[in-house]
Amino acid sequence: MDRIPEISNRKQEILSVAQKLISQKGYLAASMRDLAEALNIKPASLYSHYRSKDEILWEISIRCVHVFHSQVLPLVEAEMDVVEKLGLMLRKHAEMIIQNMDAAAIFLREWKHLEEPRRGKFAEDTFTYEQAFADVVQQGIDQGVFRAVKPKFITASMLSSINWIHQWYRPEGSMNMEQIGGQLSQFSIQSLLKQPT
Amino acid sequence: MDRIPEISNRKQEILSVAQKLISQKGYLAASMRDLAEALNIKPASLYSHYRSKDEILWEISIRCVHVFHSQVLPLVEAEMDVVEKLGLMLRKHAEMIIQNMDAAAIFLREWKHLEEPRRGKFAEDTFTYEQAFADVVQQGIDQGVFRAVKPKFITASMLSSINWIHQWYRPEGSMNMEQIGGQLSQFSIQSLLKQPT
DNA sequence: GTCTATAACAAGATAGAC
DNA sequence: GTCTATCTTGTTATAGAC
Repeated sequence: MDRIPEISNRKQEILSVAQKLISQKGYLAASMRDLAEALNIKPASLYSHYRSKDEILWEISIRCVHVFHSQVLPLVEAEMDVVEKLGLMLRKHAEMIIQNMDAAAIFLREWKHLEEPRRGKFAEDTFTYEQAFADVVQQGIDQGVFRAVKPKFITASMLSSINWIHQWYRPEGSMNMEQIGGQLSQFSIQSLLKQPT
Repeated sequence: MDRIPEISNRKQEILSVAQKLISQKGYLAASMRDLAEALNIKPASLYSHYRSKDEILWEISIRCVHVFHSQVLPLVEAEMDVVEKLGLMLRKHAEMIIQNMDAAAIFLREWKHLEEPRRGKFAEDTFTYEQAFADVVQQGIDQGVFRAVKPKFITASMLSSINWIHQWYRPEGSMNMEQIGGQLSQFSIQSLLKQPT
């Protein structure tokens, strides 16, 4: 994952507004004109800060990757029961989505509009992230507490069922963050366990 | 679900080519010019067959809905063990995705680019489809074989983990259709069962 | 750093000849 | 039913004044 260099407040503000816009309308439908208007400047002024629309998406993308990686990946090395650890990681992942809906939209969906070679670079980060979960699943299999599954396959499946949150979650809904994260992670763990509880 | 009226071979051919194009490039990126070129005609000629790009997406969408509904919904009424029934429906859903990747892309993703009121109409069909699965989950809860979960919530979660197939599946992969459908449906059923096997 | 002006192009769609 | 030609609009991006 790339280090994220410091940038001016103005550039930060542009990225912040752009992130919201892209997550709401989708990258292709969110135009530079839309972005300029939301910032109360003319479209041409944007190019004093960023070379292209793709560069803006890229700057946003690496920040969204960082949000998820920094919160979840450190847990892999934690010394704790493997079942608890995987549950914690899955809950954390779910909570990150709920608490950062705009970032989640980029992290899970809009990054696919990046042009090469940036798209490929991002895909590597996604791979790293999923691999972290798969590693813990593998630990559980090795310890004999998880069934003998294909870690990568089952991991992606678990994450998909959680990622789907960002397609429907609204703060005013009947379930709160803890309930959603708890249920979905429990649902996944349950299907992995050799000796169900 | 709408009945699908018979149309000319030419219109069928246009829809077929458009479906492939839209599933590959995405609706917004697939232009009428692209479509015309793939059909070896001029863009203007398309408008002798369909009034707009939205109408083409709509005609494709209702056909893709029909593919899934016709194969899966009849199973709801089948007289069989509820665990077997849900497993069969989930496997069937997975197999439909694998066997109809282009249709799945429309059914799961591209329909969101429909303009109102067609988009709303499609959303109703999606609701009906998911409700069918939720009804079977509810049957299982009533019979005491499934844990007490929120049927709609858990159903959408299960389907999401299966729908994710269409984001990664390639025919040349190491798992065949039966293995994928079997594993994913078993994974879901396992987490629902009160008495795991 | 923001502006005006505009280039260069691609999009969906229509008019009317054949 | 397909064509040529064109309209209208929207897109990313640049040049150069201030």
